[in-house]
Amino acid sequence: MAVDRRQLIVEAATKSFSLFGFKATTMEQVAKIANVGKGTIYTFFKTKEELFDEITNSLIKEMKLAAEESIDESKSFQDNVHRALYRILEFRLEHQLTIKLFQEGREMRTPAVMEVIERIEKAILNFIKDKIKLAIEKDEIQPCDPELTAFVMIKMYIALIFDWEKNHQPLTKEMIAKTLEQHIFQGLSK
Amino acid sequence: MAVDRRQLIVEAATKSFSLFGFKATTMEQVAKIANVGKGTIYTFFKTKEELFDEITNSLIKEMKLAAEESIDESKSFQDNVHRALYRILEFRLEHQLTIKLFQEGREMRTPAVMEVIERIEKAILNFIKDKIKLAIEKDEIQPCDPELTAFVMIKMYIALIFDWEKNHQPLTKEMIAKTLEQHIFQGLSK
DNA sequence: AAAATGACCAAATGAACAAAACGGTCAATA
DNA sequence: TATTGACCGTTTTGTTCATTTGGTCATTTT
Repeated sequence: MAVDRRQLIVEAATKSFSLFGFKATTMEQVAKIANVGKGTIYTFFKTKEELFDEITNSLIKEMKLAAEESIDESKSFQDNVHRALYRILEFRLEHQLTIKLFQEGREMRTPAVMEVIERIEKAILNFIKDKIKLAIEKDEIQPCDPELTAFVMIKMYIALIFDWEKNHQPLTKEMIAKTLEQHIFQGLSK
Repeated sequence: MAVDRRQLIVEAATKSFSLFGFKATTMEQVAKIANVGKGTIYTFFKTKEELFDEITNSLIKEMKLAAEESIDESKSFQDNVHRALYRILEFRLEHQLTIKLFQEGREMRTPAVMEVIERIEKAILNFIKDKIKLAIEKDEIQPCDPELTAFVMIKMYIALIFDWEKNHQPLTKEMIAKTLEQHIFQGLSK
């Protein structure tokens, strides 16, 4: 079987985006890494953005999968939310692509990158929102606006993991769980 | 009595910083508005930063005063925290100087401005932290790490007021209070 | 004598221009 | 038919240089 050129291109682009970010990745660079002509890329993807979208959509799917896998039906809602959010943010730190993307978003505000970050954050929000809806249905927590509660939880998580350590000692996983428990769950659980 | 040149300079600089921000304010501009020679400014302030610091320190003092005034000893801790934080963020939206400063910080990341923003945020944190310490002493809330709890409260407040409305209808003052109540206080109060 | 000033300086800034690099196309090629 | 890289118009980058800036200090004003 002949090499799958499309696959080669996607892999090359992933490498380059991970290493240099969106803006600093050139289509010529991608073509060279993939060992194809630049024109070939454009037989599969209309624009650089479209190639980028395909890759970041895979990333989001992967992230959702990781989050879903961290859920353990036999455990409590609180435990699961903590595990899922921790897993998602861990994922962000484990993958070169997310690290580079968030860095580029922070430092250069590249529009295409900002859009992707928004999509990632929406995906996380919807994931948690669904878990909250389910927990309300199952009467595990008090009724609340799932969107708003998911929003608050995520903001708190990001604050505890990323913002807190700008001026303090990083919090351990256990301390984050305890803080979340103390500040949110005790106010929600029956 | 002769005019107080120092006062004139401070007033002129405040106007200019409020209107144009730190970077776009020139010392010549300030001198012209204050009707003094440029050299005169340097008899009172060693550098542009020092002039800036004097003005932003007053701003922070004013902010603290506004927050302190919003406290009503006869009301509950929860009510007071809500009132204080709301007042502080309201203050930010009422004062041209804070608006301009936070905008310049976001858009240009001027180092001197970033420092001031950090000082402002530290001041808010310490204010809330003290109120939490007091509430713990008075046995109004469960024991907790005052620094961490203040941090969480502020992050949540800023998220609810500034971040939420990027993608949703703004929350009313009452809805913010309710969300804070539901997500934080019910977990802390005895 | 003390306070105030603006001409002056080195350093920083940004306008203007040229050169390079870019995303994307398409006629030639395999 | 699938693939390619030379090519095109546009954007980005590097460079130059005149202007502006924060800050000083000899001179002037009070």
